[in-house]
Amino acid sequence: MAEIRFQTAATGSEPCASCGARADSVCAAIHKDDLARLARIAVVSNVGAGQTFIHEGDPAVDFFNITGGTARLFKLLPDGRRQITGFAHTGDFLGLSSHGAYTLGAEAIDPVHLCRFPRASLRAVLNDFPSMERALLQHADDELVAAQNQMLLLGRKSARERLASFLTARSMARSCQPRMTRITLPMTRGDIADYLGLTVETVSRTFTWLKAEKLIDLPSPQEVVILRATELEAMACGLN
Amino acid sequence: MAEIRFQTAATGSEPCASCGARADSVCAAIHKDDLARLARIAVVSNVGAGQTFIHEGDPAVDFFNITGGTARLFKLLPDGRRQITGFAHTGDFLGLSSHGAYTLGAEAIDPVHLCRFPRASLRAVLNDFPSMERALLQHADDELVAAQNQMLLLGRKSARERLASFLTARSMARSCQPRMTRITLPMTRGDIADYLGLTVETVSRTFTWLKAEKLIDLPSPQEVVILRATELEAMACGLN
DNA sequence: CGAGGGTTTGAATTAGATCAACTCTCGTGG
DNA sequence: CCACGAGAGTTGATCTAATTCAAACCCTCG
Repeated sequence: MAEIRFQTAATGSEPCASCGARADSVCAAIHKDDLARLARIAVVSNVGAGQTFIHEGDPAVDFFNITGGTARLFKLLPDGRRQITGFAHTGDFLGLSSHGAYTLGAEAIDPVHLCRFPRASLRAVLNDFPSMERALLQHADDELVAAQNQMLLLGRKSARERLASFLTARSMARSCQPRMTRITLPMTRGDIADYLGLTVETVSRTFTWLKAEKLIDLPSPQEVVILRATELEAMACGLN
Repeated sequence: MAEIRFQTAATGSEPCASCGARADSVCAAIHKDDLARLARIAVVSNVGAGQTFIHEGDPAVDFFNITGGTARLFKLLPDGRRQITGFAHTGDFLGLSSHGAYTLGAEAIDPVHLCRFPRASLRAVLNDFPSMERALLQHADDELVAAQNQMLLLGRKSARERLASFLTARSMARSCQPRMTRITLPMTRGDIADYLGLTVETVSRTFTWLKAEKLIDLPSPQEVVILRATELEAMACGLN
């Protein structure tokens, strides 16, 4: 297991105030003037591509706020079968767990930047700033909605519908309106398969099928150009 | 569409204080002396078996707290395919939704008792009682963990493993330790199928298979006796 | 240039779906 | 009291979407 470099946020002058990810994250709920309070407990870390930084089942000591990069969140069965429950991006908050142990593993797909908050310390901050607790509830709620959509996908959609759903969701820009027509996939086919409840082969075949149908183009395996967004979206919810 | 009977909780003397479901629900976060405040905004309703009381996509006007009975929560695809995302029991809190519209439908399986809270009013209560907001966060968090387990089930488990998981989960008593050896299933095979991402036929076949293997007994279709909890649990997580 | 991921493609296999009876229970009404 | 019908459940035969097994095919990088 390799090293993870980190430093206390306090070493910077105004780490939270100058954090590029603040607007996207639950930290936005805290007023500028109070950010020092948050910065005091934050520990900035960098995680190299491929590194696991949360181990499912380990005692949950920290909360994490992703400030850059992409991580895969997953659960494993004893025999190694893997289900990716989601991909975490800038602004995502990890480490909510029911009873003291992490319920998910997390690995960096590309180099990930994150803030750690010791649970107890963050608890104290939340007591002082109910607005942040509210932001957390909102965040948990959004994740819950996403999870429910994913259950519908996993339980009831065909392979084509799953991939169409995935690409459509990816094409919706994270926080602004314009729908992306060209998207980049930082994760591998294997990750997509484990996210959509399929095999690598089926994902690959379905990609080539979508391409053959001229719904998408694939300049490279990681680059997808959506040629017919409307049809793709229709397919995502089972129409046709 | 049939009638749903309701009455303001305020008509009773101390509706929230005397509520049998309080200990199991987020309302437990509010101190006895402050319950009147909560009771003032609560509306008690009864929903007959089979009634839909939340329509997916409708504007989200109320929060709901289940005080008795069982409801199915589900999402639909345009062509009618259904995914049940969970079953709601006494103490469950419904109506969290991201952007003003219900993201799930809800139907009573047996007669359901519930409390409605207008969103705006509850928002005000939450401002006064941060402990309740915390309870809500905890509740959302628990649901999230359950949803992640269900994603693992739907994406990666076989039919046998799914049913074993379902029965094992059901055998864990809702709030106390003792594992039930005899469980009652208020929902139909169709509901179980739509919850586990299978068809009615497969669910039925798998039940008879589990019975043939002497892991369970089926005195009646709704009554399940777990004969070998350990093996069933092992099967639930893919061992053997 | 060769090795090792990641990806694609092909052929064979299978778990679960689909289609089709048939059974069981229970409630209604003659 | 029994015939009837409807909904739920079970069982069997067949079919198929996706998996599994097996080869290539790319790249990138040392």
